[in-house]
Amino acid sequence: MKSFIKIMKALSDSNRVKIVKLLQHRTMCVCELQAALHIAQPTVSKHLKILEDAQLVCSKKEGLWVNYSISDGRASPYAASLLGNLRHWLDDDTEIAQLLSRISSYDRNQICAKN
Amino acid sequence: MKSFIKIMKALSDSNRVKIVKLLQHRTMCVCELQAALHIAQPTVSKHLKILEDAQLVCSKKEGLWVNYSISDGRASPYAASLLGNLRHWLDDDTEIAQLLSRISSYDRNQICAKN
DNA sequence: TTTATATATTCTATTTTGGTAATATATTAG
DNA sequence: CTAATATATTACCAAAATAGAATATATAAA
Repeated sequence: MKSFIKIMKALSDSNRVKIVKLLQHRTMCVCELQAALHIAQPTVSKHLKILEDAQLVCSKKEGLWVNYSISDGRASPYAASLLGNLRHWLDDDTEIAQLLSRISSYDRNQICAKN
Repeated sequence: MKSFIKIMKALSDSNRVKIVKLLQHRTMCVCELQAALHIAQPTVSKHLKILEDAQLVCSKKEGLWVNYSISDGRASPYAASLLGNLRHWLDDDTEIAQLLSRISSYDRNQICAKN
């Protein structure tokens, strides 16, 4: 029950759902997600921690960046099922559609200080 | 997005998940759910309102009682899908299994003042 | 080593949530 | 009508969640 509730809570916040939908299109780093969502960097990190604790997302440090991606659902059948549904759910939502249409503009090379 | 979040929030509380699992076995009234969950009557009513607002549950007043049941998923594909999954999800959870095994003892005729 | 930078953590303010007691409402019985 | 009763609503509190500013950490570059 606890892991189920953790997953449902993780997907009960619109910013976290947006993060999942974005990551289902490609791996992204914190600053890219921050640019997409227009929220403060620590807020993004906190949301990512909640999603990672729920096994919906996983991270891999690469140099100065941390790349976040959707977890393969092997850890939890609940996570796997919901992630599967979210691959198409909400695609017709105005906000989501706009976010996804602009995904190529959330580019670490344009956003972050270096490069 | 709003209706999706509402459904996820509704299923982010263990007492509400228990209510759903119980109602998937049979229609129940407030006092029966109260007996099953060991929480105060207004708390049960509040949880039921949240579930009903999310279109996961529906109610029908019959005399002094209000009978709650699982909604046919026609109103929301998100609700329909999650309710479908919950028909088998969590069946091996200790608490849920115990609740369901005792479902016949949550009987309004034994619990409520009259009859 | 020193500086710059991407991310995480801590601290704090605000809002939301889950719970109950007290009360209101609605229906039935007498 | 009045009394009893199942449920809903209100008022309130404590705990949890969300957000961001300030700060710490870790890695890369010079």
